[in-house]
Order: sequence, then C-alpha cells, then structure tokens
Amino acid sequence: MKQSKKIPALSESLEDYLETIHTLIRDRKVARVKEIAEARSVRMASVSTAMHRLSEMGLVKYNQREFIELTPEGEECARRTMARHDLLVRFFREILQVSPDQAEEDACSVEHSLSDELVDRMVRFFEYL
Amino acid sequence: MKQSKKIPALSESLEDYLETIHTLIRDRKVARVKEIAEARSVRMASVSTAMHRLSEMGLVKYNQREFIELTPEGEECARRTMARHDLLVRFFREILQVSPDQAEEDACSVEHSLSDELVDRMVRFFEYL
DNA sequence: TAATTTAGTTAGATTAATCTAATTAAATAA
DNA sequence: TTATTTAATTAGATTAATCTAACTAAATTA
Repeated sequence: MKQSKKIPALSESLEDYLETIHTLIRDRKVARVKEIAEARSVRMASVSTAMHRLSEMGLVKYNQREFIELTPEGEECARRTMARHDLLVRFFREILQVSPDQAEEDACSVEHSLSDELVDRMVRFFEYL
Repeated sequence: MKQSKKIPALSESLEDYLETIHTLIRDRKVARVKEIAEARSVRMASVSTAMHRLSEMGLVKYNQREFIELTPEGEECARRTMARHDLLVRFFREILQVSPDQAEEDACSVEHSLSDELVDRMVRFFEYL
C-alpha cells in the first residue's frame, strides 16, 4: 500500500541482464548478445541497447560485436542478485513447499525488490532450523 | 532468472490504485482524486489519467469531478491484493521477524507478483503452526 | 455576488523498456 | 574468393507511467 521508494540504482531489467550474463559465462564461458536475448526472451536489439547502458554505468565491458564481460562492479551486483534468487528458491521450496518450477518463477519476480533486512531474516530463519 | 510471464491483466500501478481507492473508502467513506494522489505520492494529473483507464476497464465508476467508486470487479480485485498484502505483512513480521515498517514496505513491493500457489502455501504454513 | 482558492482536467513532454525493419559486419559454405 | 547465412547494430515507433504547465469548474470567503 504505502509506496516503497525503490529507486534502485539499477532497474529490474538491467539487474536481470547482469544476472543472465553471469550465468552464461558460468555455464558456457562466454556471453553474447544472441544468447542473452534468448535467455531473457527479448530481441537482440534490446540487448544491444541495454549493453550500451550497462557499459556506460561501468557494469559490463562491452565492445561492439565482442563477447560481453562483467566488470568487478557488475560481477558484484550479479552475485548479490543471484544469491538472493537462490535463497528465495530454497525458502519457497523447502519451507513453503512450493513446487520447484513455481518457486523458480516466484523468485524471479521478487528477487529485485526485497529489502536487505528481509533477506537477512530469511537467512537467520534457515540458520534457526 | 527465467523470465516469469507476469502479463498481469492489471499492471502493478493500476492494482495499486484500486487498493488505494478501497482503503480510502473504507477509512474515509469516499475517494477523491486528490486523496488518491497523496496516498500514492503522484500528481493529480496521473490519477486522473489512471481513473480513465480503470473506468474503461470497468473497474471503477468514475464521472469527472465526482467521488470515485469501485465496481464489483474492482472491489474483488482490490480485496484480493489487500488480502495478499496483509498475509505478507504478517508473514514477514511474525515468522521472519522483520521490523514492522520494513515488513510493510516489502509487502508492497512484492504483493503484485506472487503466484497463487505460493500465497496458498503461505496460508498453509500459518495453519500448520 | 464577485473574488479567490482548491480540485480536477487536458495537452504535451519525458523516461524506460521494449519492438520491427533496415543495415552492416563477420563467419561459413560453395 | 564469392555468396550466403548468421550476429549485431541502428533508427525509429510503441506503450505505460509518470511529470509540468495551463486551463476549467466548483467551492469558499469577503
């Protein structure tokens, strides 16, 4: 109800791009526009534009038509989002007994908007068990 | 990571408007453009435009410069969102021990995007306790 | 009642994220 | 090596949600 400020330095969309790039590099060594587009179900044109923006922000290393890499800052950001994602998936599956696929999907929708405090509490909740 | 479809019939913004209208009517009998604008921290112009859209969609009853009401469908929609909101706040506070204000805020950011399954599991989690 | 204040509207601009269509560059195959 | 296919880019349009500024209608006050 009360509006959360949520003026995230980074939009959900851009955060997702970082996460996708990270995963691609982890799983296939390199990240290219086409693969990112496929992973996120958007057009290459959209990826291209987004890479420019992320590059300006210093979060990816990007030269036209070359592999895309994360800068240390981008890496850090991707890691944080992914850690949250994984925590959420675990929580939804293990504690709330949500089905695996649905847990994945819900984690995606939610991972960008949770406060540090809440995430921290979730971690403690696990520890407590 | 995997993109959730999340093509909600209703955008988060419009869902928020319904919720705000519902709360205003509950607490002060009537909902007016100005109050909605204040509650959501947006300009009256934005509310005016949004009311037109919601009216076209048959979710609010809206005649220029008159009180705004919810149609049965709008009411239904607002109720559902609010029920989720309250469930989330309770869950965050009582189970995860998140501070009251932060619980409120997190509930706002999340209430629009959770699956029915997850919400259902949360309910059962409470029942189980 | 006339003047002022407040509430609401409209027009037009802005921003982010996407899209399509056209173009260019690079890689692959003939 | 030329032709073709694939990958990437650019330009320009679209949509949603917001904003500001200018205007209008209604309510309040003098």
